[in-house]
Amino acid sequence: MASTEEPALLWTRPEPGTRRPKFTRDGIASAALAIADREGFAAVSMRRVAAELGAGTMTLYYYVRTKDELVALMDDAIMGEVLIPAAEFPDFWYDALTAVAERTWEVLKRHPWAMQALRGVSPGPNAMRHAEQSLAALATTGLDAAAKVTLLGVVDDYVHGNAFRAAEVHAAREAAANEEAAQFARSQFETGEFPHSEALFGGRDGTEVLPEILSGLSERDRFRQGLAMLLDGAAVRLKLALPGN
Amino acid sequence: MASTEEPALLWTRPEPGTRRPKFTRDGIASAALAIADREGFAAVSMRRVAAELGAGTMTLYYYVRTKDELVALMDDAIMGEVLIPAAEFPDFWYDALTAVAERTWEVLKRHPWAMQALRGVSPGPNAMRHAEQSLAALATTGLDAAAKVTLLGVVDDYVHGNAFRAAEVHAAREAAANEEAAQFARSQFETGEFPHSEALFGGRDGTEVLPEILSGLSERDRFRQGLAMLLDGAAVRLKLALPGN
DNA sequence: CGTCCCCTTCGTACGTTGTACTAACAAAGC
DNA sequence: GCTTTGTTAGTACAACGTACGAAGGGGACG
Repeated sequence: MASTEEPALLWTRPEPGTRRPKFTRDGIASAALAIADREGFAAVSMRRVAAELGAGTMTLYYYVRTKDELVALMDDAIMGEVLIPAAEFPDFWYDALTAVAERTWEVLKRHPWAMQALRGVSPGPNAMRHAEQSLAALATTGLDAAAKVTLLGVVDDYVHGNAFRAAEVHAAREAAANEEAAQFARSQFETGEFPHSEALFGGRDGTEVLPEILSGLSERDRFRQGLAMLLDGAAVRLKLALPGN
Repeated sequence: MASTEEPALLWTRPEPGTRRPKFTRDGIASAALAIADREGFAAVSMRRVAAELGAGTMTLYYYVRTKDELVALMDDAIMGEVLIPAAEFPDFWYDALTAVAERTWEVLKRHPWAMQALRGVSPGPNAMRHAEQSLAALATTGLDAAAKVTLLGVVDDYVHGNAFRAAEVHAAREAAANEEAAQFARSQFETGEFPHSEALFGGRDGTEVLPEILSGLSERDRFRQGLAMLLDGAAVRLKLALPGN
């Protein structure tokens, strides 16, 4: 009946090619990636990507069903960057988990737009490999399945949240009409509703005060600190060994 | 020179109204909110919101400069939901921070689209009140400014990350052609590249296996567990008292 | 009450987006 | 050579955000 229908899922649908096509999914993905890195995710349109490749717009639809699939391709390319070479993979769970988390963080940092692109795409091969590496990190802990999934989820939450908020702050900082934002903040402070904020900022703009307060602690250091807190707490609750002993 | 120019920032620009207009920013925001809750954030277009209000599309532009400002209005309405009534605000830092985090989590759960809408909007009055409450939670800890900001940042990262990933999973689950996704996963497992994943899932689809593995632990419970891990670890590193003693 | 001003409303139109449909091209098999 | 069909791409349409400017109508004043 419906047995001759093509699969709806990108990953199960083979890349076309009995007669060598001019392009490949990889090529299309990296063209899109280049545009996103250079001009932001919003600049990635089917027309723009096609133009980058010197192709007609509709040509892309031969390799990909919808734009969402193009985005899925981009995401999986990014997940590829996250993978850790087997040789560098640490043995001890704490180090392995930290390595995976830091690598993920670095990639999300390098492609800030990935956070919005990652929304709701079905996991591709590289995403699966990443999940596999995460599980591998916990292989020797003796945790049961539920604990493993929970722990990995918590760490992933933190990593993604950090990258997400950092991208947000970054976007806000460059979009902000800072003078007016500062003025607004001051006017709000005058209502007396914000004693703690006022004490912290002293009536000056957050985007200039925050870096001062956190001086000496890079974004990366703060990420690491939070991750360490999280893993410490997790180790206690799950009765896992910490590197210290 | 430029002294008569209107402020560019939404919050410093008073809502129009020498002669009572037909609508208000609040009314517009809640119409938009209703649409987003009912039909998803993508359904919120200027035309759609105007239609919901029985107004012409361009009428909205009298109350708001761009669609981004409409979104900012929606976000601030949501931040309003996050605020904790003064009477319910706990004294002890651990309880206060937990209360703020859980309330934030609940709201983000109630409006999953908020995670994508929150992208890069400048903080409004309610966002400032939320920040004030967060700082108030740490008022009695004796931490210095840098430690406070770091701790709040880490907690916010985790809360947002959890909500973000939950929304992502939720979106993926209902968008997924599950049968095909499962088949793809199986075919990947057959490469032998995924021993740990295979052991965990046993060749079945993740969306059906994961709930089983985590049975007995609701999403909320897992969120709480992760938050507790984080706060435990933070307390140790920052030498803060924990509720247990 | 009439009149005029300007606050408020909104119709039209433009450029951009994703993509359905369909025609044109070109390489492989006979 | 022709035919088949895999591959490329032009045209067209609906939906989007929003600039522009004309229309409507409520308030103050005569």
